[in-house]
Amino acid sequence: MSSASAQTATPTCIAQVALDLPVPRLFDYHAPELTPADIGCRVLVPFGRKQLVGVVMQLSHSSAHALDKLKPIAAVYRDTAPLPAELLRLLRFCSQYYHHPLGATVLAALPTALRRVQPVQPKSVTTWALSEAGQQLHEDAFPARALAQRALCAVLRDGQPHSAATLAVVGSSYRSVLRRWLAQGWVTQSSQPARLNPITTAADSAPTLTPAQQAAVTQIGGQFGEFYVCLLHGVTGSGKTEVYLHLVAQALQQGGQALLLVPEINLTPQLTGVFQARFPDIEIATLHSGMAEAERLTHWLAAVQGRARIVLGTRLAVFTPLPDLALIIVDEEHDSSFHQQDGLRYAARDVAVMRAQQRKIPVLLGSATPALETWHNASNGRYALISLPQRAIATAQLPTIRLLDTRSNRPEDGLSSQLLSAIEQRLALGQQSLVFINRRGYAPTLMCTECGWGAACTRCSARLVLHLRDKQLRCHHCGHVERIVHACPDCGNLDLKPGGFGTQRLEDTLARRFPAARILRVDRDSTRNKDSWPAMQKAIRANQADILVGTQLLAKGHDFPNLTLVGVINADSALYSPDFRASERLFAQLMQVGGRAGRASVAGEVLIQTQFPDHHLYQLLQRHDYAAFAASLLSERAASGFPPFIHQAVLRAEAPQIDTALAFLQRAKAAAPAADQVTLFDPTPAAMPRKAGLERGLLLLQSPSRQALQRLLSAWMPSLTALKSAAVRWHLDVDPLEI
DNA sequence: AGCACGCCGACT
DNA sequence: GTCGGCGTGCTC
Repeated sequence: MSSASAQTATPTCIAQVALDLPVPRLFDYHAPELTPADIGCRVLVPFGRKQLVGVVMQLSHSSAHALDKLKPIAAVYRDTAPLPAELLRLLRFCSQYYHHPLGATVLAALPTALRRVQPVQPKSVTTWALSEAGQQLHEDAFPARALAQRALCAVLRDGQPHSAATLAVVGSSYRSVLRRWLAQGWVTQSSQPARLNPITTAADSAPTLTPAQQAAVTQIGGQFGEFYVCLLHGVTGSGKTEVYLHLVAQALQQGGQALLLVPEINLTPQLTGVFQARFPDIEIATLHSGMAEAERLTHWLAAVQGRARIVLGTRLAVFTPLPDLALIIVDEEHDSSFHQQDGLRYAARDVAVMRAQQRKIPVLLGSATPALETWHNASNGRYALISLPQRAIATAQLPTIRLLDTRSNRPEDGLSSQLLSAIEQRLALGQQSLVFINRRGYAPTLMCTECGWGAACTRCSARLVLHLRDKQLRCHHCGHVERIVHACPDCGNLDLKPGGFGTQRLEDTLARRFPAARILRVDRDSTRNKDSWPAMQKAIRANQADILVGTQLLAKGHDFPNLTLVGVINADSALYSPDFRASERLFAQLMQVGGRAGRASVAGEVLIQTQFPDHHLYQLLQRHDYAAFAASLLSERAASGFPPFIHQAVLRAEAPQIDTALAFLQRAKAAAPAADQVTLFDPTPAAMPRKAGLERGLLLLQSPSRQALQRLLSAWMPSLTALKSAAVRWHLDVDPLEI
């Protein structure tokens, strides 16, 4: 009787909870104790036979389920503030746009520590200060022999809280003294959030801006409080970072927080150092997937609580709740690392723009080689465009680019005579050279000279890469490793030869050619160890290397003042790629790696080995003419109906047999609702048809209208979920980077 | 995602 | 006659 009357007396309160499950709906729970202020709270709920952490998305008085079937929530977490409505709105949008379940989207935006039933504790520092009683003490009041007590008293007398780090100078016995003083009520102990990033360099004052930089700062700075997307197109070395620093300073002055997104984990420490030196009193939160759980939580909380005024991180940082967010900057906005390739497949740059629009703040996209989509948006006036056409240091010139025709001058062991003599010159001058090749390992393949057999991965449609150092053949796609074979398995021939060049082989060639030179190889293999890449960067800056051999790792964002020569090997392969974005990426990559040469007062030189020196890509690269290259790509794309003139989505499916995957895609296509503006192509095998033992197919959808495409996808998803597909794993990729 | 329920082959 | 295969469906 009491329960029946209670139900009519108090309006039922039902929480709609987001859970990390692959189902596109929320789950209802009784939650009488919750109020609208609790929306965005983490809760613990019973689910099946276990308990899960979820997020309250909405409160309601009714449910589509029978009320007596609903369970009550088990607990409400009050250790953090609820996620703000604004962030929940952004996550709802992402879930809809990328067609990823809402619960999985929301939970993925939380640091892992907060997805645990028992949350990990954030890092804190314990400090001690003299209590009121303690203030009365004087070191001379202690016996002359009580050295530790006298010293401790002297340190603490300033009345400030001190951490173990500063008290330890007293000697190892400070702990026992503190314990006694604590018991006597002379000191108080408290726990403070740890400082996020140490100040490693001396405070740095803002340099005078060039007129172009000043114009950029003035124009963007006038847009605070408005939604405004601006592409900052600046050649390498043009001082984009300085523009960021000035705008961040303005955001801070106005009481705002600034969010700075960078493509790679490797770039965060360096940039954090730059920002910390400029803003020594400001706490900077850094966020990336390489951080330990507790550390990441500490930084996230500092950002959420508004204690950290600057947040610097990789793509995942775009989802950090920031109460005073006033400015977003996406550095190297064209970089493909901003695209998440599993789970919620989002593009952080696009989410950043969406977030800026929701919050009505400016977002700045910076690049020397913008993504064609961005360039298109800037050309047609949707985004503002600001250019920094010159290098910031007046004496620094853009590097000279020379194209070395490998047809007339055949390279020996991968390196042409011109490149070798250019390296020799730098060695004589005590300057550094960089040989850039986008292939790690010794050689990309091991081949039979007799029958043409090549070592291939059994699980992928890919060649095995020869790693001579480790006496292994490795698949760079699935991680499969095998021993080097010494006879051809097809014809028994014992004469197997490496084909092509990788970083290790060039390193060997260079070592033979320049025995006295200090050669440093920088690739994923040589930097596998956690601290080795920072150590190598230090060594390079300290001039402890003469020749660098490396992959993309070396191309991104690093400034090596003594580096004056860049040699590029094997760039051509991108020219015959079936991927329509390959040439866009190649141009960006070459601009970027070329930008490493001659940044200080010494002019730099870039030598590119190619079979096609007349190709318009190289010709425009030689003139540093991104705008002309982008214009030519855009007209090609417009003529052939490719992005950004059309919007795409790809349904990808994988199964042990390609036929299973293709049959699934065929059924998926048949289940698609009719839509006049959307084209569905026939299912095809993927560019790499086999990977890690699974065969992959895809179904491409295109539409001139983003809206029409989205409408179709939304209508289509439920029927896709309904297709029973035992052996098939599938997912949808909206705005795919590769097809 | 997990987990249970459910209907068909090789085993104590 | 059962143990267990994974297809199907549900979890508030």
